[in-house]
Amino acid sequence: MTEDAVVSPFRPVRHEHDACIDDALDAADALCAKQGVRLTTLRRRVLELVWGSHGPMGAYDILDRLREERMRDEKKGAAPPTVYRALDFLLSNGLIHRIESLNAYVGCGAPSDGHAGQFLICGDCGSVGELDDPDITKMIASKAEAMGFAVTHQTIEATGLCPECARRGAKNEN
Amino acid sequence: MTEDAVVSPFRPVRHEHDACIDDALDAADALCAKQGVRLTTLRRRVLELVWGSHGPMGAYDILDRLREERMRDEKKGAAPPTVYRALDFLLSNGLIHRIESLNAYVGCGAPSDGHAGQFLICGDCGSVGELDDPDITKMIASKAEAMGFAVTHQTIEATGLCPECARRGAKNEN
DNA sequence: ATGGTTTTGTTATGTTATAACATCGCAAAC
DNA sequence: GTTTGCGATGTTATAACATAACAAAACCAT
Repeated sequence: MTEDAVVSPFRPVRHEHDACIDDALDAADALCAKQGVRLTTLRRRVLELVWGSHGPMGAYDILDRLREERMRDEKKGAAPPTVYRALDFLLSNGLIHRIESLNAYVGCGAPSDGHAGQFLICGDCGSVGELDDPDITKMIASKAEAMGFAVTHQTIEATGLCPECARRGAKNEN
Repeated sequence: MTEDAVVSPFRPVRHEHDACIDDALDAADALCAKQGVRLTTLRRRVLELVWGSHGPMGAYDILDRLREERMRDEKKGAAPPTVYRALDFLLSNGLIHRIESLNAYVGCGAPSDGHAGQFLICGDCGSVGELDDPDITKMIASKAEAMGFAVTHQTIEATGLCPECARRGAKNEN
């Protein structure tokens, strides 16, 4: 009821978003348990906020949300390090990705395998799809290797038009 | 004679750096003339500074250099917008690239064709190599297209170890 | 309960980037 | 040759993103 007027999407297939968040959080719980790290209340809440957003979420967006909540509970607000620490934790455990070209964060659709993400970012609606194609990863690694360069991490972000926005755009050109 | 104590490299092949800068500036002059845009003194100087650096250069690094120069000339300093505007011009004319994962800028080794760069960033020495491999570009575009996504710009940045640093690292492990 | 470790809070500050408006300088139109 | 228009630059202020450093609290292993 807060700000869902425009249903964004392009998370690959449309889905029940609430259920999707629950699944992601359950997966995160399990993964952290397995890794022996602590998905604390704060960290879990930040992860939930990131998943709950329709698009990539900036650190200060998250901060604002936390502040709102705490104010409602008559507690003191939060400060940037609180958010950045939670984000660092989630990043280093593969539960979220950082989108460099947006300075923003998205939930990782397939945690557990220690992959970097490959993102398709719609310039129109801001939604993000995750690709994670091993062919791309391999091709880049091997082309780099041919130059004597040993890749440890890849940042792959493509900007463009998502299917929905392309459709909408085409319609408006009659 | 200014600060070349450590010769960085991994710009693909080692080269006479000064001559390389001159070439880049000449190419930039020509390209701007052809495009009917103005490579003003300021813009040209910023481009020169970017090329003159051994690695990617941050906007505020450039700003500091400009300030030094102007102070030496007993003029007033410069402010951020001065640099960012020059960078915007150079970016939109394909004369430099922005490296998202570093918030920094490098000279474009092959302007004129309107490509995005593909970068190999050494985590050890900070040097950057440009790849620009059309196979990679095409593969990403086609994989995205298969999902109904129309790519307009790609950001491809790989972090790792450059040939020189790998050699040096191996040597230190005896 | 105690002591060590991890997490979170808190304050301050660093770094990167842009908005908004003023001024300058050149070149086309008169 | 002045006026006028426009692109470039100057200037001030502030927005947006991120981290350092130290204090307090929560956790949990013994």
